[in-house]
Amino acid sequence: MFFGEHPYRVDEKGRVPLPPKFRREMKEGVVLTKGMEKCIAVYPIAEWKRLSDSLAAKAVTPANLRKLNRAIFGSAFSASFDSQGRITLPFALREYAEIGDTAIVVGANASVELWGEDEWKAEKQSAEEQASQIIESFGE
Amino acid sequence: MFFGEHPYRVDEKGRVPLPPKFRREMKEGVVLTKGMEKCIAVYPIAEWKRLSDSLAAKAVTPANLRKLNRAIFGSAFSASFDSQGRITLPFALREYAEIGDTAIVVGANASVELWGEDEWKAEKQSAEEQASQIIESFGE
DNA sequence: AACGTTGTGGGGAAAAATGGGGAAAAAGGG
DNA sequence: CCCTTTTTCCCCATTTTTCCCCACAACGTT
Repeated sequence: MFFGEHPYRVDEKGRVPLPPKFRREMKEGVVLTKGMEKCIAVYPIAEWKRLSDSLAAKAVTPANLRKLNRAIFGSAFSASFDSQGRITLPFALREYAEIGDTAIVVGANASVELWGEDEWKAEKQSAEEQASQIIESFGE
Repeated sequence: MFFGEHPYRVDEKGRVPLPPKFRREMKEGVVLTKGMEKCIAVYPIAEWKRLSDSLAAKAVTPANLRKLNRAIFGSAFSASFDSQGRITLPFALREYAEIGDTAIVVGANASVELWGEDEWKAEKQSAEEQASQIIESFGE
């Protein structure tokens, strides 16, 4: 379970620390991939396997499956922690998510997301608006 | 089950004690998050899991669920007690609830709320007014 | 009055954030 | 194929923050 919103500096070499509590659930390494929104998605390998398996199971034709595999694995990178608890972000992903010298590490239950400062501000607001709508409709 | 209204000092390091009776129901730690009103909500982890699961079940689309997870888990923090029975409040939450050097710990059945002094005064008054209106309307 | 429990404050040790240096590996050009 | 240049990775050092523990004061109880 990943919680909270943690700002970190990205150094010149593209390294970002993750919160110590996160590291403990990611000892066997992580997989980085493009998030659905404009962010980097970080999965513990166990979770990643679960995810990619369930996707593969849904492919109906072999050609379909190959395409899917390319899309999923093509933009995925494995990463591990250095002795300071940092991971290095591949340049392609960093560019995609528009992460400058500050990254916001956001816990999202089973996975973690990395956001650029500005993008996160916008996303946060819209997420909260939507959440309160759902919560208020809860009584129905 | 949490009852009562307990004022406590917040020290320079942002630590707040909870009443001993509350601690006993929160031994496995708590989750802090923004309350619906201007306060911090405190849940025992078991209660938190119940809540977040039931919310996730409400999401209709995957995109919807991702946003919801961001809103719910992104603004949540886990915390545990030090040997004096205190928890440390994350700065972001403390700022949101406008809690200065005094926090009012309020029992709210399955969860606990932390209020700033001024905000609580206002909330309490309006709650009591509404309550008496509701009670009086019972007789009709 | 003495004791136990709880609120409050602070000091010190350990962990974490950040930045940089240098060796090994990879890439590129002759 | 070898040499040079660049990149990547690992390790070290410093500063800051966090967390844990200790001490004391206030209070209620026996």
